[in-house]
Amino acid sequence: MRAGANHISTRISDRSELLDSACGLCSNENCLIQKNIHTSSIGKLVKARKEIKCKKGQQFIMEGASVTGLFFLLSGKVKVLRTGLHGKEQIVRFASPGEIIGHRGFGTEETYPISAIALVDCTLCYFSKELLQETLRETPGLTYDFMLFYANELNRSEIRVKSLSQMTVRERVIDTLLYINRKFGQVNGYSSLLLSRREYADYAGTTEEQVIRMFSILKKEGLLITKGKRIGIADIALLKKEISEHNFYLDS
Amino acid sequence: MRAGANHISTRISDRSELLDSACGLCSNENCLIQKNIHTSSIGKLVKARKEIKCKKGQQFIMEGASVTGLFFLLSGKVKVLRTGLHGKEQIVRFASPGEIIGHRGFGTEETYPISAIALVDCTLCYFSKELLQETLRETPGLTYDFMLFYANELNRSEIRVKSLSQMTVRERVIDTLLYINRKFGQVNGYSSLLLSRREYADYAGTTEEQVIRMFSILKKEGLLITKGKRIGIADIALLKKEISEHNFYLDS
DNA sequence: TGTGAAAACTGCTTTTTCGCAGTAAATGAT
DNA sequence: ATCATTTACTGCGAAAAAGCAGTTTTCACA
Repeated sequence: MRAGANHISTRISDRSELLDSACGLCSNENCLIQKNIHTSSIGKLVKARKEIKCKKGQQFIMEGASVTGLFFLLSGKVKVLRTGLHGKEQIVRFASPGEIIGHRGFGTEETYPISAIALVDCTLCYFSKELLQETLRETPGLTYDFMLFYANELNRSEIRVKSLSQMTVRERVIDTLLYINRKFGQVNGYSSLLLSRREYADYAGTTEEQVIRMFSILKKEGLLITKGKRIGIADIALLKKEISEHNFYLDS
Repeated sequence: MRAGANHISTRISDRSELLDSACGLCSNENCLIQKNIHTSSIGKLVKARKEIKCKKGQQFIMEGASVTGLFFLLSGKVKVLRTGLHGKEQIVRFASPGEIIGHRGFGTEETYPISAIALVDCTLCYFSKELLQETLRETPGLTYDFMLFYANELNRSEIRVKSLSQMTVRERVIDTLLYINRKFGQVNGYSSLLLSRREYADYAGTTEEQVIRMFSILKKEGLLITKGKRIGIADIALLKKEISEHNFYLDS
């Protein structure tokens, strides 16, 4: 009797501990871990969670390094990139708070196919690969959520295949501008994320000069505002219209 | 006693039935269903499996149609394509026996983002979406395998992003030739899969003329052999060498 | 607030890719 | 085997994209 009661109370206390833990209190609403926090098997994972601070410019995932774990971005902004052909750098995507980073390293691969660099000071949530895999095997709901997540990422990636292979430079640059805007928004009429023209090019799949030329054309057309490095979209609706026929926005 | 024995014998008979069923006897070694066939919760799914015959040229998945289920290709060859920009057709990939088709329709999407067309007479294995989802929720091992599958597909897709956005037309055409060769092989020195120049172009992300021009150049260089529609790679090693710096072949 | 390095910009040339138009060849059905 | 239709091929001009070189502007840091 005593032991039983004790046992039950321990479990209740465990659960409330979990809910009070960093993950339970976390404001990241998209977090797959938090979504499944009521599953008992997830406790070990949550307790082993590590929080990592990252300074602006710091690289926390290195392409080619062996996969150690998975990150969630709690605060800050991150660029995910890979070494392209002929040594060119390719920006795979940008990440804003709530997003998973490093999941490309899971699957069968043993090394990360990408690098991740903090664009501003960041806070990251880290889970080790071993523990996560162990938890996944014991937590079907979590695994299912991860499966859906990957399926969506796949669709996203294939939309990008289409964009990069069939859009003109003008369209790709506009697409990039809208993407950055969707993801990070504007403050006082300018993008809240300061990127170099080179970075725009590395995402759009073109050259720095081409981006500069296009910005300058869009400026003349009254669609864009520039002030030094700062970029502001003057007429979002009009920009969207130009490529709306192509894109059903799957990525936010 | 009697009931118990009966029960047990029924279960054993169920299991052996399963192993003797189409899935148990299936020669598709990569099949995620078969891999998990020893899990009891998978029986319902296996029993509801349907085999579908498809004539050459027949379309069995239509882009935009609501997702009804998942296919496995048992025999034959399939092209998976989507409507690209400006009405252009884009071939996402080709499928050979053993491969999953239609998985892009899972995830959050409710409609297939792609079409699938049989390039030769095909035999398909079909599982309904509802039943598969139900089974996934009850079968962690299967879900985990699907998750890994999606993760690998994601990596594959992103390698393609890189190829299409950074390779020259020549490189993309060579890449396509090698891809088709890896996937379908050659018979008597010619590719076992007969594709039009247009189809090569739709996969390589360029135009028909460009493909023709490139074939003609490669022919002059002694790398390729053509005889009407038929294409044969004369020197695989040399072709590979030209793009080996770029590609770690993730897709077979 | 000045200053040097980095980034942004522009005009020009070259290269690459595309698209059209017309011809030749191959394929499939009768 | 023949014919009609589709597909493959080629040359040429146009357009798009890239690369180069030199100038101006911006920004971070002293």
